[in-house]
Amino acid sequence: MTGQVRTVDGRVAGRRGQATRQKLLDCLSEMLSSSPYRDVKVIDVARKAGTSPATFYQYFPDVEGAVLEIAEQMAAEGAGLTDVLAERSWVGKAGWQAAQELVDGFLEFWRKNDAILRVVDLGAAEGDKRFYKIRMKILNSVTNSLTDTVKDLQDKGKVDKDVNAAAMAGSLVAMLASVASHQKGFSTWGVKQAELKPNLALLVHLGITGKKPTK
Amino acid sequence: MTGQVRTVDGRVAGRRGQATRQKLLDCLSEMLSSSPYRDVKVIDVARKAGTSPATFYQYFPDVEGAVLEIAEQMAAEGAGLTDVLAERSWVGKAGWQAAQELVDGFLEFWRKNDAILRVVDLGAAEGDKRFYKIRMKILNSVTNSLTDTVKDLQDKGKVDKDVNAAAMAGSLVAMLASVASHQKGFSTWGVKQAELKPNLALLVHLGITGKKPTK
DNA sequence: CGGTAAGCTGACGGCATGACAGGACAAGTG
DNA sequence: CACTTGTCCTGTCATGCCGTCAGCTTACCG
Repeated sequence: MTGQVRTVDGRVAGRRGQATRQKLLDCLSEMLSSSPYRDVKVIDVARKAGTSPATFYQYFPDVEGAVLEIAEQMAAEGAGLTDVLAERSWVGKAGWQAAQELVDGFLEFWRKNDAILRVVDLGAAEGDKRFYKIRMKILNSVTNSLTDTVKDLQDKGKVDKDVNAAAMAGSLVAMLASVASHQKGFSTWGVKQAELKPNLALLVHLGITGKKPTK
Repeated sequence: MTGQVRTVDGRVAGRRGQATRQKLLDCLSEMLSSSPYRDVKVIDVARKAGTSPATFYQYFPDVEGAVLEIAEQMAAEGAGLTDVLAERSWVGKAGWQAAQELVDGFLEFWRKNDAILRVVDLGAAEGDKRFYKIRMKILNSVTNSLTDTVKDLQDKGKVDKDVNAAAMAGSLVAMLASVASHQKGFSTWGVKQAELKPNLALLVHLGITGKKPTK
C-alpha cells in the first residue's frame, strides 16, 4: 500500500539510502525547532547530516517536500491523538474528565511536535492543498470523534438540533491547536498553563454538551 | 510619538523617500498574498515596486523587518477590531447579538489582512518576541474587552468565580483567529461559512456568559 | 569476478543577498 | 545662476545558496 520509497529520479531506495534519507529528515526536524522556517537552508540540513546538498535533492524535491514527509510520518505513527478519546462518555462527571484529558493530550501532542506543526499550519493557511490535507489527517481522529459525540447527543435530544456538529468540533479543535502554538504568548500575557487548561476544558465541555460540567 | 521614519543608515526619510518606502511595503503585502512566505524574495518586491534591491535594504534590514512594519501599521490604523465591541451588553438577546457581531467583525478583519496575519502568527509561534508583541497588540482590544466583560459578570455573580477571565478571553480569541486562517480548510471539510458563524458565536456566548444564548 | 543498480558528491551556472560608493535630483543660499 | 547640501537611488561586487548533472564509489547478485 505505502509503495516503495523512491528517489527523485526514480530509483528505489535500499537500506543505506533509507537510512540517510531518514537522517536528513531528523536533521531537518531539529533545524526547524531551532531556527525560523524561512531561514532553514538545504545546505545546513545536509551539513548537519554529514552529507551534501546534492544528496538531499536526491530524496526530496525541496524543503517543503521534506517537511510534508515528516508531517506524514507524524500523522501515521502519531496515532498520538487517537487514543485520547476512544469511546468516552460525555455525561456527568465522566464528561468533565473526558474534556480535561482531551485538553491535556492535545497540548502535550502539540508541544512534542510544535516545530513541524507550525509549518504545516502555515502551509495550510497559505492554501496549499498538500498541507491542509495533512493537517486534516492529523486532526481528523479528534475532530471526527467529537463530531460523532455531538451528533450522538443530538440524537438523544441532549443538544440542540441547530448546532452543526462538524463546525463545532472543528472550531474547538482549531482553538486547541491555536492555543497550543501560542502558549508562550499566553504566559507573557500573565496566564499560566495551569490556569489555561481548566478553562479550555470548560470551553470544550460547553461546546460539546452545551452545559456546564459537573465536577 | 511615532518618531521620524529613518533609513537603515540613520538618515531621516523625506517626502520622496517615505513614498518609495510605502510602495515597497505595499508591494511586499501583495507578494505575501500571492506566494508562500518562504518564497518571497527581496528582489521580487523591489522589481514590483519599480526599484532595486539596494533601495529595499536602505529602508528595511530584511523581509522580516518590513513585515513587522506592515503589521505595526495594521495594528495602528486598524482599530478595526476595537469598535466591534465597544460597551456592549452581554445579557439576554443583546448578548447573542454581541457574540454574532464579534464573530462577524473578527472574521472580516482577518479575511482582509490574512496574508500579514499568518506571517505574524508564524513569527509568534516561533517564539520571536517582536512578533508576539505585535500579535498581542492587534488582539488586545478584543481580548481586553472580553476579559473585562467576564470579570464584570463574575462580580455580578453571573459567572463562576473559578473561571479565569483572561484565559477564557484569550482562548476564544485564539479560536476565532485560528478558524479565520483556516476557513478554506473548513470548506473542503464540508462546513460552509454560513454554518460556521453561528456555531462560533454560540461558543463565544457560552464561554463569556456560561449560558446558552436566548435568541 | 564481472555486471548492474544504488548511493554519493564535486563542480558549475544561476540567482539572491547585503554592502558601498557614487551619481541624480531637489531645495535652499549668496 | 552657480554652488552647496542633504536626500534618494542604483550599478556593482563579493559572498553564499540553489538545484542539476556527470561521474565516481559501493553494495548486491549470479
